[in-house]
Amino acid sequence: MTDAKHHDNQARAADNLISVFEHQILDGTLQDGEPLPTEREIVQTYGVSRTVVREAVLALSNKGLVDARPRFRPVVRKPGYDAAIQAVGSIVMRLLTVPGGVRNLFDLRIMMEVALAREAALHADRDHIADLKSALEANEAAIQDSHLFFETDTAFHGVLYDVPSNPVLPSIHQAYTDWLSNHWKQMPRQPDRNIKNARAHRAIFEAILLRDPDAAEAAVRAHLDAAWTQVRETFNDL
Amino acid sequence: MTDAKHHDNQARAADNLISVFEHQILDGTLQDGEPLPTEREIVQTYGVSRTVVREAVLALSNKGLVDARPRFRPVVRKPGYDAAIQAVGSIVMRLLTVPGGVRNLFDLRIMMEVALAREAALHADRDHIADLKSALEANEAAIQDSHLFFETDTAFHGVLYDVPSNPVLPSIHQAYTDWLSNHWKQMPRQPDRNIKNARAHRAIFEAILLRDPDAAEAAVRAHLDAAWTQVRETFNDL
DNA sequence: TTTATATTTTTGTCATACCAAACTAACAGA
DNA sequence: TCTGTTAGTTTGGTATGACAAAAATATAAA
Repeated sequence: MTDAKHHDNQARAADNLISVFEHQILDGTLQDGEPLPTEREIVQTYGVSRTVVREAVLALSNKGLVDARPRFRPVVRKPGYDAAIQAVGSIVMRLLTVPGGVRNLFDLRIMMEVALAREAALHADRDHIADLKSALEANEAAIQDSHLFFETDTAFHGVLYDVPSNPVLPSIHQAYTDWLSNHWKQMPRQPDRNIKNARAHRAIFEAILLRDPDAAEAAVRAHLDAAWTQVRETFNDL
Repeated sequence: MTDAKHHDNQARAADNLISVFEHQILDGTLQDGEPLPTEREIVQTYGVSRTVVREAVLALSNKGLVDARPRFRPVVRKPGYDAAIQAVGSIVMRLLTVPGGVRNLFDLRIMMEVALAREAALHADRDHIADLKSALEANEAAIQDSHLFFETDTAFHGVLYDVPSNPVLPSIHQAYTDWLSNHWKQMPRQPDRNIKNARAHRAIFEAILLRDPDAAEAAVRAHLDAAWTQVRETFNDL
């Protein structure tokens, strides 16, 4: 899915260097956490100019394969779900700026959490249900404290992302939570909403307890539809 | 969710230039399809070196904000779902290389298509059902032609991604289709599987016709579980 | 008007240089 | 011996200038 497929690009010197390091990282020649050679070393090893080296390193950084802080040696970062989702983050952020972007992405979240709730209702084991229960109780105990409520709220939802034991899902939830906490300070603070949300969480939990996927779906939909009005108020200008 | 949050980076000159163009693209100062100024123009306008300009342009390209073919002027590409998903593509590709990555992502696809099938069973309108019907018939008519079958197969699934009229979904399907077609030549070619798959498609279609989400879900799961064996045979080394 | 050719821009790459930040090693004191 | 300081070295970020090759443009020819 690289650009090279869509345009009839001819390979640049930088592209070769990029793929060299890409392979070295993937096949373990360059271990995770290890720094890349210095730019001048690479220049000598591969017989290219520093310009090309710099371009390649930057590309690797943008691809999320290395962690490049200014003035520091780039550090190899093995592809992992967290790293990948994080690299995706800035792109998704931009989607929020297109007309209706927030709504579309929120709908995607609804679709996902509905599926997760159904899944949980059908297949959650004792441990998951115990986690869900404690997360719910922590959330209910935090209704007075807006900040704590926010944290326990996302934690409750996070349990749902853990049920299918697919490591991609927690990463997605983490990314969403990160984004939400960035904008949380702008969101209206209303304790009565906390009460409503906590009730919604309990409804979801009980539907899962009863192993009733349809009820779980309905509860999640009701909960997130209500949450949407909060989100819309915050992003009404989009 | 930029790296700047995780490390105590201090801004580089290039970063400033990047954000300048980022803003200009987002607020429409630089229109979609319009080429960026020439490098030397940017040098004069912003008083930076060409090194910095190149670095910034490359970063914008990696972010998917401009379409940069070698030796051509970079062209502004408004953030759209297609561009975003495409930019995400290389990252997702890497996830396929981690142990179990293929399985985890395929599970994600199952979760998504199950949700889409349920959605279609509940809310597909006449047009969608007509599209689905013609896609199904085209698929059934192509059982003998492996290549055509592949195309009509993905087209049938694509209709499901169109039902919720959320523009993110078709982009996701497009990205998946692109990836799949890249590896399609390696996949075993078995006409009897075409028959099975066509039957599975019909089962999905009929469940949607009957507005039976549970049956639709079951049909999709059966279909994709079978498809998984095909995928696994192709990527057994992962 | 269209086509072919010549001219000018522009990009990709290289080489070199400088500064400031990061790194390293020598050193002094506890 | 260990620790903290300091001076010297290395390295990344940026600037500048140069050149070949490809692209864009202008010009000439049909």
